[in-house]
Amino acid sequence: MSVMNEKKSLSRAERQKIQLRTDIIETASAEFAERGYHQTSISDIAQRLGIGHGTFYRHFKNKRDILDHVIDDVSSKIANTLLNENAPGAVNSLDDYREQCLRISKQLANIVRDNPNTARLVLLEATSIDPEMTQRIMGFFDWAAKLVSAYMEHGVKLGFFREDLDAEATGHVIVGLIMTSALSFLRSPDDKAMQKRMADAVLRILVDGIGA
Amino acid sequence: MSVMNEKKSLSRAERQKIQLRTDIIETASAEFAERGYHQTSISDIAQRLGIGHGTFYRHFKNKRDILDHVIDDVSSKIANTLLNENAPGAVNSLDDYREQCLRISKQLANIVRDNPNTARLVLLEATSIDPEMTQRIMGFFDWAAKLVSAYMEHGVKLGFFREDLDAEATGHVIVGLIMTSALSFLRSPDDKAMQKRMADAVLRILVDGIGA
Amino acid sequence: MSVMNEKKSLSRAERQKIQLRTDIIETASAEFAERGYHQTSISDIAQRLGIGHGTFYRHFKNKRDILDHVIDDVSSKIANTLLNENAPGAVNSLDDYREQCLRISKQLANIVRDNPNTARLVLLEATSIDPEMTQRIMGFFDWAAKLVSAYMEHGVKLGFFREDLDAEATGHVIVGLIMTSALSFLRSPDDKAMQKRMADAVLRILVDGIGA
Amino acid sequence: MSVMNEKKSLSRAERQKIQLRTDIIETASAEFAERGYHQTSISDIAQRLGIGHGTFYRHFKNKRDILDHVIDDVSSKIANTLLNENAPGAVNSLDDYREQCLRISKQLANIVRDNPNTARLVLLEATSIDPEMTQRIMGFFDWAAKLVSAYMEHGVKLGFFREDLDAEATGHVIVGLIMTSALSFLRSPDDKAMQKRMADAVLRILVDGIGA
DNA sequence: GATGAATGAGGTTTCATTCAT
DNA sequence: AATGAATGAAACCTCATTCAT
Repeated sequence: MSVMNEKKSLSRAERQKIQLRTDIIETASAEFAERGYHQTSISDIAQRLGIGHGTFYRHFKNKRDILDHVIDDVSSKIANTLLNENAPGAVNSLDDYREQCLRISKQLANIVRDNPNTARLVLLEATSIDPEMTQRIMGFFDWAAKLVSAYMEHGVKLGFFREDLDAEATGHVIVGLIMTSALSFLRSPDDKAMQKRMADAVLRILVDGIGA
Repeated sequence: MSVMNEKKSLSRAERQKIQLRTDIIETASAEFAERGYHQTSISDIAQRLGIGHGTFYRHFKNKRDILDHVIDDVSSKIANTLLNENAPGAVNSLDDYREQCLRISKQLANIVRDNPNTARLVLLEATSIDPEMTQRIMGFFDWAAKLVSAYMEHGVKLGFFREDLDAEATGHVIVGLIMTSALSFLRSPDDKAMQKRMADAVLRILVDGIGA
Repeated sequence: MSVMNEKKSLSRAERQKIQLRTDIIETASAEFAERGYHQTSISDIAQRLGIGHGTFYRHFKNKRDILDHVIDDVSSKIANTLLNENAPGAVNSLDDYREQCLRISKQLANIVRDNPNTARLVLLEATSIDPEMTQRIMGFFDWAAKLVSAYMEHGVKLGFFREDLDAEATGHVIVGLIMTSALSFLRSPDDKAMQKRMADAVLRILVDGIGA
Repeated sequence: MSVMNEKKSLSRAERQKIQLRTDIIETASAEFAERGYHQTSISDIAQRLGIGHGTFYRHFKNKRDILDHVIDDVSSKIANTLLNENAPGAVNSLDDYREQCLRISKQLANIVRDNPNTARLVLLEATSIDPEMTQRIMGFFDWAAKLVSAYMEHGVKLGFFREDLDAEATGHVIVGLIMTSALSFLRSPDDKAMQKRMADAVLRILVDGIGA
């Protein structure tokens, strides 16, 4: 059997197993987001999926375990977006930067729009499970801040950002702004106008500040 | 006993009762923040206070009830700070505004520093209890955003903010920045240097943006 | 102080104490009947009376204790009625007997009408408290049955009851009929017509049976 | 496996489940009757059965729920007896009626003898649980009274009951007599002689009254 | 003597997890 | 491999009773 086939020719059973695993993660994510982690029982998830609740334990160690996987999922999704869309070398002017910001923010907006549950889970639920999870979420924010910092530094070096810009701190601030936008979206997912105004306000603040 | 004294001279029993009530709120707040709302049992709170757990129920209807009171407490504290420190008429230039921002942010920083538990509770725990509480927290943020918006509009009128500033959206963004700062503080409460850098970064962004 | 005065000249305090005791019994009786013994808390009784619930324990040993007193009250009331109204020697014919039955049943009906709560308490609640109380209620019924039996025997001796009448068993049956009537009253206290029909039906059965 | 067998051949698991359910009802019934509903905890029932108390909740929604099922059980048992044994058309004389009374009372006596717990539960406990349950018990008595009334009317029509018999009221009275007998049995289940005397006394009263 | 604050035993119920089928 | 019956830890909450004021 060729290497190429190895991935394709999973047995039907194996494919089903992987599919179920994915289904469980998605359903769990939805339930956790809708009802809250503590208010969701394993039975709730199983019932929604139409499987026996014992089956859950064939795929995940315990209730806490699945949360890790749910967070894994969304983390890598966001991380990929940021990494793919950010080509530091490609940005050579404030305008380029603005372009890139717009592009990234649209991507992130899409992720949030397509996965409101996971966004809600990360921003509203996950920080209350236990210290480890809180740490993880914070760590992810830190990672994102670091990434942003690198771009800040690049921009400072190239001279289209203020020379005295505190790249690290500003990175954190920008991540905070992104989360604020996401939160705002979650509050009124259908108010497109407000979403655009928020995005614009953030961008204008970043580029021009609020001063006259 | 004079009429004037009547209010001061609560009976010893009454004073003790009020004191215990306050103690319970504080202890509950601490436990909720440290271990999380769901991980904290009424017995935990009672034990830490050295009282019987039945005593708790003489002062609060149930577990959920005390959360409301804890949130009440911190809400009014923050609201008072914002209302007292903000004298819209007094701000007549960008410099005045910067001054006021510094003053308010210091006040808020103090609140967060003095009540890290409640801050942690509001920012990390409260949004996962139930929809009502989430709504309440969000509503509080909205209220703060409205307040900030009013100042933005004032500044626009007086001409020291950009004429095309979207006051409402910007209000939300600024509240988001404040929360980001608070969250940052909670992550490393002892890193004064970082706290100052964050505050500066926020202020600089607001005043100047990040552009060169 | 004369013997006569001893009863009259209780101190004000003593009179108040006795009054409160009576009030507690009455209120407890009402609450027990309305909400049920187990569903009624000492606080409920105290609150309804407008006294502190600690005060209760100055007058009664515990919750169970008051039930005994409530039952005492109603027992002696009923017992007195039966004893006073029944003058065995006075009944010398079936018609006399019918008269007496009517008289007694009216008296009992009055008691039940005036104390529906205690009736409800005895018939519906008291037998579920504990074996002792059940025993007591049953014992009271037995006592009443004995009393009735004596009259039966008297009537048999005088020849206006069947010679082969089983006085003891019939006594029990008649007490059962009385309780049935009382229960019927409790179900629809305002349906006077039905009450009369029940009383008539009982009387006719006793005197004539149901046969043609 | 044939289609016919499908209904009979419940899986072993299903049969066990139904068996346990029945066992729980019986044990609960016994405990409620022996110790009283309020004095019985779910743990008591579970312990007596040798199961974990959580298991109880897999079969019944809550403590109140099982009471309903227990009452369901006994209600339908009694109802069936009355309905099966009563063939209105078959009774055409007072003697026939006396025969039928004897037959029915024996059947009921058997039920009470075989299920003293449920009898005790219905007569002594159930009326103190809550208004709904009291209503239910009373409603059942009403239903039985209606049934008896129908027979009374039949007898009046055929002329072997008094023409002026108040069928409805008498129906209630007779149900009361039945309950009185049952109660008497519960007091001394082993005194067969007394039970016979009670039954005879009731029958004689019904047929002949007590007069000479 | 009256009060009501404090207490904790005791009860109900939920649900994550295990394991026999 | 899937199931769901069984389990009991653990939480919430009530309330009879005590006792200091």
